[in-house]
Amino acid sequence: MTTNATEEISTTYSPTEVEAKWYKKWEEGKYFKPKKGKANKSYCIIVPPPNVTGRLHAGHALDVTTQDSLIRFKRMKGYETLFLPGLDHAGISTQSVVEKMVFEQEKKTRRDFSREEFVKKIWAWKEEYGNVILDQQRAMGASCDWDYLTFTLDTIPNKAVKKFFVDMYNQKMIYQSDYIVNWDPMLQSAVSEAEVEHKEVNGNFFHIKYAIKGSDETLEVATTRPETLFGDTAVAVNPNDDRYKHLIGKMAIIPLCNREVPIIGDEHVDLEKGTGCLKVTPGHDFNDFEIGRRHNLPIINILNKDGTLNEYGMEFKGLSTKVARNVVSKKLDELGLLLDKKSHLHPVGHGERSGVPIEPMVSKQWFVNVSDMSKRAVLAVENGDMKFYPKEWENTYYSWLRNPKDWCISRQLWWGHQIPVFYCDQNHQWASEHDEKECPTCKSKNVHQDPDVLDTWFSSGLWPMSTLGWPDPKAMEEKKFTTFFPNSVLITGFDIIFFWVARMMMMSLQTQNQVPFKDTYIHAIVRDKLGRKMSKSLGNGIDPFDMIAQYGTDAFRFSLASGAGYNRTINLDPERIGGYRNFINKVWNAYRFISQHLATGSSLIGDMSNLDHHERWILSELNTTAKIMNESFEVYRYDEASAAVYAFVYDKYCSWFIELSKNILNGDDAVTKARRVSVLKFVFKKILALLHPITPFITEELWSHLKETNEDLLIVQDYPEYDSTLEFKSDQDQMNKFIEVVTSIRNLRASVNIKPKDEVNVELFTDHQDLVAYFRANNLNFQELARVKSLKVGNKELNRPNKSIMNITTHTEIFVPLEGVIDLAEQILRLEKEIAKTIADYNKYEARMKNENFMKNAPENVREEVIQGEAELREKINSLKENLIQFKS
RNA sequence: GGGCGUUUAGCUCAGCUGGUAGAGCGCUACCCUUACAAGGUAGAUGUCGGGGGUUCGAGCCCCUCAACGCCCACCA
Repeated sequence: MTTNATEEISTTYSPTEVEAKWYKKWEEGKYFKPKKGKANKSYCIIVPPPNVTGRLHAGHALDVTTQDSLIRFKRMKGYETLFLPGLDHAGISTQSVVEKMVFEQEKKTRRDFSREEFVKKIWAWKEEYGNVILDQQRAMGASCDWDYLTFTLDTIPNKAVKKFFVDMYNQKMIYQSDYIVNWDPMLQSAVSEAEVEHKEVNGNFFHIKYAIKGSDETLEVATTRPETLFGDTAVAVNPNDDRYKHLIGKMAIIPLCNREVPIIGDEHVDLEKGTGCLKVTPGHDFNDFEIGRRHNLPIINILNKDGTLNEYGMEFKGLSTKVARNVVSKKLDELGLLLDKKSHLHPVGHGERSGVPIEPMVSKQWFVNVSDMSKRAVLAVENGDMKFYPKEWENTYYSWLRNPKDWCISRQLWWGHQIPVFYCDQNHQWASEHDEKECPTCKSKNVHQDPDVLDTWFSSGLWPMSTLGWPDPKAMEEKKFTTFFPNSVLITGFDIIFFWVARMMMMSLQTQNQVPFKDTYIHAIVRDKLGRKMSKSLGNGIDPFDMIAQYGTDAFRFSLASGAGYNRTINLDPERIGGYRNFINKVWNAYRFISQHLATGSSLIGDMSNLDHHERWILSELNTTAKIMNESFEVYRYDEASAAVYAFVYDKYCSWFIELSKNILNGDDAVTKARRVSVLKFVFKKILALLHPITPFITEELWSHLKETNEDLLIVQDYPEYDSTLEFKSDQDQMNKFIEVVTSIRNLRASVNIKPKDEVNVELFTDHQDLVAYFRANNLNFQELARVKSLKVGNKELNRPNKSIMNITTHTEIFVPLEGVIDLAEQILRLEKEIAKTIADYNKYEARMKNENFMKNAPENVREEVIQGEAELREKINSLKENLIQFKS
C-alpha cells in the first residue's frame, strides 16, 4: 500500500464496488443503446432467451461472455451495435414449477382452478420471480439494451406466432392428425420426449398363441404387454423369415376379442428377438405406430385418459394397465393360449415429474409440414448464407433437416400461446389472428378456441424476427428491423441445434426469405474439472455467483473466454479462475506503477523517429497483439485472443518494458523520462482497450484514471487495429537476443548461488556488430536487470577471462568471471550437459542437411531455416567445446 | 445399431494448409529487489493412446486396434 497522501491505492484489486459502479454508469449513460459509428455497419446478437424459471448457470455465463465480448468488440470498432435480451416462457417447466408451488401451498391441483385463474397465477409468479436471471446477466456485464427486453408471450411475439400459424394453416402446411404421444396418465397431458425418463423395470415376456384363419398353423407372438392386444390391428413378421413368410397376407385371430387382423411383412421385425413374430398395436406403441403408418393400419385407442382400459378392454374395462396385464395373462393361461412366460428386464418410460409409467397413446395433434422449409434451410447452409463455427456442426444440422419428421406443435398445457384455431358448434374449423366470436361459415355464435397451446419452440423459432418487431410494421420501424435483421451471429450450445437453430432457419426463410443470422457459433458445454456434467445430484455445479464473489466478474469472464474456441467441452476448474484473478491484479498493479509517473508525460507519442529501440519494440509487440486479437474475435477464437493479450501484458509489458523503464524513470533525463512515460501510458491505454471486451470492469475503471478530460468512456473508444507502420522487425529481433542474454546471465548467477543482491562482472563476446552496439547501449539495463557491476562487450577475437562461468547462445558468448572459488567439477558437468543437448539438436539438423531428398524436396524457406540452424548450432558447439577445454586446463 | 468427437507435461487445454511440441495452473530452489508475495528469478517435466502405412519429413494425412465422452434411433 502506498502512503501517498493524494492517491492511496490498494495493492490488490477489489472488484465488487467497481463492477456495480460501472454497470450503472454505462446503463444510465445509455452506452448500451445502438448508435451509428465510424464503421457504418450494424451488428446484432440476440441473447438465447433463458427460461423464466432459470437461474444463471455456468453455461449462461459462457453465453454472456462470448456474446458480450463480441458486442463490445464491435461497438468499439464503430458498428451500430444491438445486444438484445429476452426471456422464454418455457411452457412445461414453468407451469410445473407453479403447479408444484400451488400444491404445496394450497394442496390444490391446476384442475381445481379455471384455466384463466391458473394462468393468472403463473403470470403472477413470473412477475415476482421470473426476472432473477436478468440481474444475473447484468452482474456478468452484459451490455444489453434493456429497452428491447422481450418475453416470448409478449404481444408482438404473440402476433408473430399467430401470423405464422394462420398463414401456414391457410396454405395447408399446418394440419391436424392422429399422432402417438407420451401420455402421462397422472398429469393427463402429453409430455415431451425430454420429460420421459427411461428406467429399467422387471417385467415378463409373454408368449401368446394366435390362431390363423383357414389354417391349422398358429403363430407364437412375444410381448411384454399382453393387455394391449385389444388394440392390435396386425401381426407382423419379417418378410425374409423363412419360418413365417408364407403366412403373409393371411389373417390372424386375436385371442379374447377374436378380431381378425392381417399378417404383414415388415423389415422392422427382428428375426432374433422374441419369437420373430410381433403383435402390432399402433395406438399404444411408437414402433407399431410407424408400422401402422407404413401399412395403413387402423388405430384403436384402448385407454382412457387416466390410463385405464376403455370399452375395447371388454370385461377388463376400468382396470389399470398394470392390473390388466396380470389378469389378462392369467385368462390366456386358463385358455391354454399362454405358451411361455419369462422374466425380462426392460426399460420403461416414466414421467419425469409424476413418476408414473408413461402410456404411449394416440391423440389428435397439430403438425407443421416441414419438408419444404427444411430443404431451404439445408440449402442456405450449403450456399454459405449461414456459416457454422466450428464447421463440423453442419453435420448435426444436416442430419436432422435432411430427413425431417413433421413437427408436432400442440401441447396439452395452459401456459403458452394458445393455438389460434376456432371451432363452432356446427363443427366448422378455421384459423384466425383475432379473437373470433362468430363462425365465418355458418354464423354460429357458439364458438370456442382450440384449448391446446403451441410448443415453446414455435415462438422461439420466430424469435430473431419477433424481437425486432415483426410482423407489426410500427414496431419493426421502432426497433429498426431492417438495420438488425438478419442478426450477425447466433451463439448457443450444440444441444439445441435441432430444437432451435434449425427451426429459426426454417421459419425465417419461410417468412422473410432470408436467413435469420449470418453465423452460428456453437460454444462448448461447461463441465466440472473432471469433465463431468454439472448436476444437482452430483453437487458439482459451479455457481457463477460464487465465482464472481470469489474472483470478480472480469477474472471469471477471462477464464471462460480463454476456454472458448472450437472445442466442445470446457472443464472449468476454479483454480484456473484464481490464476486469471492474479492476472487481473497484475494489470491493476501495472497501473499503480505508471500512476506514480503520470505527471511527467502525456498519452500521446510525439515524434516517432525519437523513440528508442525498446519503445519501438513494445509498439511492435502491441501491434502484433492487436492483429491477433482482431483476427481471433472475427472467427470466435476467444481462447487465442485471450492468450495473446495475456502474454503481451504479462511477459512483454510488465516483465520487460516496465522493468526496462525503471532506470529511466529514476534517472535525471527529463526529456527521455517524459517520452518513456508517454509510451508507457499510450501502450497501457491500448492494453485497456484490447482487454475491454473480455474484462470490461477493471479496464473501464483504470481508463477513468488515465483518460484525458475530453475522452469518453472506454466502452466507446476505438479498438486497436493492426498498423503496418508500427512494425519494427529489427528492434524485435535485437530485443529477443537481449532478453536471451539477460536470462543467460541470471541463469549463470543461479547456477553458482550468487545472492540476488550481489553484483557480478559480465563479459559478452559476439561477432554481430549491431549486437555489440546494442548491448553497450543497454549497459544500464544489464545493471538493473541482471545486477551487473561492469559490462564488457567485444568481438570473439578477444581473449576470454580465465576463471569464469559461461553460457553460449547461437549469437553471443556470456562470461561471468568469478573471484572466489568455483566448483570446477560442477561447472564442467553443466557445460558437458549443455554440449550433449546441443549436439542432439544439431544432429537433427545435420541429418536433414545430409538427406538429399530433403534438400531436393523441402520448400526453400524450410531449407534455409535448416541451413541457418545447422550453422548456428555448429558455431555454438565449437564455442562450448573450446571453452570446456580451457575450463579443464 | 447409426453418427460425431476426444486421447499431447502432474492437472486443464492450445498446436493454423504436414517442417521436428507450447500455455496456464501445479511442482522444485532461491528471494519480502522502492507496481504487484494474487509477486520476482531460475529450473524440472512429454516414446503427442497402441500398432501399421504414405512422405525427404507425421501430434497433424490414411488404415487398424483400444479406452472414454456425446447425440440420434432402438430395446416386441
